[in-house]
Amino acid sequence: MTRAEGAEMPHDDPPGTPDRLRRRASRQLVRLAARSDRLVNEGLARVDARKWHYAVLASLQDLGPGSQAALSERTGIHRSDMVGVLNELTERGLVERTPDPDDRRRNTITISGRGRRQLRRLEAVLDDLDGELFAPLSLAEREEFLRLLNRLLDHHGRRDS
Amino acid sequence: MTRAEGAEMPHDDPPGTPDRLRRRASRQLVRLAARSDRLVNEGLARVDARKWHYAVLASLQDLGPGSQAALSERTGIHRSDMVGVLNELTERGLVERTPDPDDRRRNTITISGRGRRQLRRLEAVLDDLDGELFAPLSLAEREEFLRLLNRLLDHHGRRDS
DNA sequence: CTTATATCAGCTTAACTGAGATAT
DNA sequence: CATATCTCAGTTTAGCTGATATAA
Repeated sequence: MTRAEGAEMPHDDPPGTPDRLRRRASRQLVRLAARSDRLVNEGLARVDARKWHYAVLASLQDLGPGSQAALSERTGIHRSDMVGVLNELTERGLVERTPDPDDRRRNTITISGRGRRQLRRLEAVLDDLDGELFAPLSLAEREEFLRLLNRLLDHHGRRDS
Repeated sequence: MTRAEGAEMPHDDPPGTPDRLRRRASRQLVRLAARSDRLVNEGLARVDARKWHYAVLASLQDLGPGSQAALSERTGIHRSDMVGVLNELTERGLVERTPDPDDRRRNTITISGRGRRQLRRLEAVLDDLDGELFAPLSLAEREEFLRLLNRLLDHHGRRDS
């Protein structure tokens, strides 16, 4: 009676999906993340930005200027991808890349006035997008969800395992 | 004093990261999902399997045989990727692909005895991996987290928006 | 000589689009 | 002729590895 008899069932995802799949947190996590990612990427594309732009600008605004390696650490963007991100940001006049006189291997990255303005804009866009993504949850539930996410990230976070 | 003075600060992620980034649920969601994905992919690779194998085998076991299009619906695997997944599964003798006599466009996919055995094995592996991923959470918290995930997926799930 | 930084070229993988052959 | 199924070829993107030039 509870068993599937071999019938077909018209389901597209939630209701008819094998319950095991719905109960695999790792699976559902990845699926939701894919949705989230698409939503955010599309939303940011509409204001000519990308996820990484936000991370870099926020890091510069809140923690001050830094080398590319430092920014890489702060934001989690891979060092070899940082180049491209900063190219995009400098093209748009949102940051400045100047050679560090104290250590001539380094560039010092500084946020510009336009960068600050763009950051505020991105903040607003992301607030909207997060609002859309988490629409079905109460404020308390959103906080709880975020709390759990950060507990998990902190546990696994620090460099590898 | 609270302001960053332009100093460097040795942080690698959590403690020194801009708080805005830590409070972006969409961002943290995607970050955790990346960890999860890597963990699961590596774990499954050790038993010569992939995420999709599990989804297809579970779907066949719980809902019975079906066409490739039906499996695509059930599991969320894109129709054009299903071919490759089923190739891998048939190579390993875990499923059988036989032409459907009632509709000769279709193949009927059936799980084999080996497939059932492999599914049990994958279930165990995934239990371990989920255990590792959610180690810092209590059982109640894991349930809560899963509940929230599924609420969100159900809201966004049904075909697009 | 070893290490750190910025840069570049290329790999892998998930998730998709588009097009075709065949059958309904 | 229109539609559904399976298959294949190719795109995009994130997140890497590895290598090089330069400087410390």
